Amino acid sequence: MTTTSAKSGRSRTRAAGEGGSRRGRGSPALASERREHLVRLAAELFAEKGFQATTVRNIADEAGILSGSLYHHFDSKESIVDEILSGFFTEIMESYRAVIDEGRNPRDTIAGLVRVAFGTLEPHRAAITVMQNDWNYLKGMERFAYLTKSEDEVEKMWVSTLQAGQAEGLFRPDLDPKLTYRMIRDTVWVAVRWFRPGGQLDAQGLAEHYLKVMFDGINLH
Amino acid sequence: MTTTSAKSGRSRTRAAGEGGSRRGRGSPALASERREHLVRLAAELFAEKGFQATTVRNIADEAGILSGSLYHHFDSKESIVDEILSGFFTEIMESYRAVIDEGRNPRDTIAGLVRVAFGTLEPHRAAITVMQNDWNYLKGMERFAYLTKSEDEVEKMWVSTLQAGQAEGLFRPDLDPKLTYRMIRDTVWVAVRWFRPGGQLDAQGLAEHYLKVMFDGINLH
DNA sequence: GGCAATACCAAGCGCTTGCTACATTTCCGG
DNA sequence: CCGGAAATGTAGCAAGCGCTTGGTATTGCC
Repeated sequence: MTTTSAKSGRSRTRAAGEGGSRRGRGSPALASERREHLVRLAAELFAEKGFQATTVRNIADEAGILSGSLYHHFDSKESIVDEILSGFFTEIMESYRAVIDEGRNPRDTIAGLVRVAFGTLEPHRAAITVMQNDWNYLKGMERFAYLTKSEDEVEKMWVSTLQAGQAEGLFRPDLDPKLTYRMIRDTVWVAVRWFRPGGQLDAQGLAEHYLKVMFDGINLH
Repeated sequence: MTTTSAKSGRSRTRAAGEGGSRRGRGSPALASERREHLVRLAAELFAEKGFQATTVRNIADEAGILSGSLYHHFDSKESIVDEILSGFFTEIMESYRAVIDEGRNPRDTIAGLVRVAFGTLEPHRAAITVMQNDWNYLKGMERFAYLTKSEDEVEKMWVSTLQAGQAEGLFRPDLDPKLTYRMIRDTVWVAVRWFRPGGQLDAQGLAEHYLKVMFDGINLH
């Protein structure tokens, strides 16, 4: 019964070339390539149906293997989503720091951060979706403590930049920096829900649209 | 085993007065009161852990009954979340229409819609959280087709108002109305993640802060 | 006091879940 | 062409899932 469904879903991805045939131990770099492929498959499913609603059998089916075989590559289902999220966080933290380290004026820095964030929308669509939808569930586990930790660090970057901008007379003084940061952050990430790479507007176009509204509002001055 | 855990979690809420003792058929208004109480309990759990991660045993535990007893009040777990969401949507659609029907200028109408949305944040916190986190999962079921339907209607209200504002020269003409609507909508709803009723800023204060940024931007003019 | 309705318990069914233990196949370096 | 690591298959376990069935208190009404 289970075997039937597994076999029917088989070789969906295997068929698509990719140098697909099995190999032994040789070429250790390529061995982890298979692993990364599985992570990407899982990420898509997690994003589509949610982490908890996605079963290891779903993932295995998509990869054209049986669920048990997944555990040759991963310790657990959690370790898969861990790899997805930690990868994303590592990259975006680095990009954020690079923008900060340019040491430009607060307005340009904020614009840079916004562009970076929108820039991750396409390459990390699945990871961001998982982060958005399953944050509450994941943040409760010690394993994912780094989520809250990283978020705190990011918040400090934004808030201090916003405050510097207020001090320099660039931004309105009657805004709560923390509140403003949250508004910006949420607006950027939440776009992942309706953003589709092939649409009329690409991620950078979206960023520019948002920067206009954020800096000057929707009013005609 | 299951019995043990169920009993240990018992009477958590029952103890808190509420005229708790069982009653026969009399007072039909109060009978549905019990039901509504269960719905609220479930809503809190759904919001906290997600719809799928919340088990019927969780809900029953919180109510101080056994999981099977829930099915005296509800057809299924789905029908519970249905009641939560349909209630919320009915109310907000009504409020939205009331604002539109006031027939004020686009700027005031947009402001009114924003205030309505923020106003639901407190009374419908759980429902909005569920809508945000489990939208993808729920929208796929025919039972919840009204979610997408209502969203379409809401989008039309906002977009047409934004377009009218552009036509009257109130809003900047170089904005995509649909995109702008989505930004506003998401920014409002996503606030439910960090908004806590007891905080320094209440929902209306939040609305005013957001209106400032949205209309005039964060730049100092 | 009996009746019907309500609200619940007790028990468990059929199925799915994440994961495991062991066997088998594939493939490359020597 | 063979030894061995890597990758997958086979089979299934224990736990948990949503939900059902049948029985039992408790209550208001006639």
